[in-house]
Amino acid sequence: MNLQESGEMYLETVLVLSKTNGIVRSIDVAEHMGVTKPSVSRAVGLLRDGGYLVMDKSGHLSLTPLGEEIAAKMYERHKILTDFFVALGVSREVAAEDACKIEHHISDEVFEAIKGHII
Amino acid sequence: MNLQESGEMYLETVLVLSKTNGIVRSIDVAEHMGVTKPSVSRAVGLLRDGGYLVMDKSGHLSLTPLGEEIAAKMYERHKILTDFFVALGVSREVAAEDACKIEHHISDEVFEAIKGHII
DNA sequence: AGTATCAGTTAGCCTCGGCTAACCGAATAA
DNA sequence: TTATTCGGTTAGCCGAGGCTAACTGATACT
Repeated sequence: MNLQESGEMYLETVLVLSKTNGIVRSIDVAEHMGVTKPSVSRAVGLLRDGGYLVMDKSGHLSLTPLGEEIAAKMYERHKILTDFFVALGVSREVAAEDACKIEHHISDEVFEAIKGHII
Repeated sequence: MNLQESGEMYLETVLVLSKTNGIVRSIDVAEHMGVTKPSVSRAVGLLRDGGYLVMDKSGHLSLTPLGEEIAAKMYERHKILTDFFVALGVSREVAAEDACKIEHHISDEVFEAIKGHII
C-alpha cells in the first residue's frame, strides 16, 4: 500500500484522538474528520492491510509502530507549521487549517528548514 | 465550474509557456506538465467552458482575463514561495517542487504573511 | 423476551484526473 | 497524388476518496 494524503490524515486523527480520548473507534474518527462511517471503514481496512493500524474485536483502533511513525511525523508537522504561520502573523485558526493541508505535501527538506527557523 | 488544483496548474502552465514561447498549444502544455494529450484536451475543454481560456482555429491557447488572473496569482505564489524556501536554506530545485505543490493549498492570509516576511 | 439504538460493514454510485487506443483533419514529404 | 506525420478529439478504463442506503450484530431499554 502506498500511503496517500488521506491515509496520513486518518493516521494522524487516530493519534490525536488517542492522546485526548484514550480509546479510539471508527465513529470517533468519522466525527472528528467530518466524514461518514463507510469512508472510515474503508480507510481503516486499507490501513490495516498496509500494516499501519489494528482494530481489536471491540472496534478499538491502535497504531502499529509504522502507523505511529507516520502519524507522529504528520502531527509534528502540523504543530510546527501552525506555530510558524502564527509567528508570521496569521490567525491561529487559519494557520492550523493551512498547516493541515500542506503538511502532506512538503518535503522533509523544506519542513526541516522551516523547523530550524522558528522565530 | 469550480476550479480545482489541476485547473490552476494548467492555467499557470499556459501563462509560463506564453511568457517563454509566445504561442502555446495543447501539445506544449502536455510536454511541459508531463501529461498526455487527451488529459490536456479535456482540461482545456473544461477551462474553455469555464471561461478561463480560449483556443483559436489553429489550436493556439490564450488566457481570458479571468484565467490570466488565476494563472498570475499561482505564478506569483510559485515565485515567492520558491524564494522563501531558498532563503530558508532549501535547494532551489526542491524549493520549486514544494512551491508547486503547496501554491494551490495555502490561504491568501498565509501567503500574504509569507510574502511580507521575505528575508 | 422483544425492540431500539449504536457501531461497523457491504454494495454501489459519483467526481476528479490521470491513462490508452483509436480516429480525424491538416500539413508535409515521397 | 498518395502516404506520413502531427496536433487535437473521442471513447472508455482506472484508482482515489468521498457519498447514501441498507444490512449485521451487540448492547441496552421496556
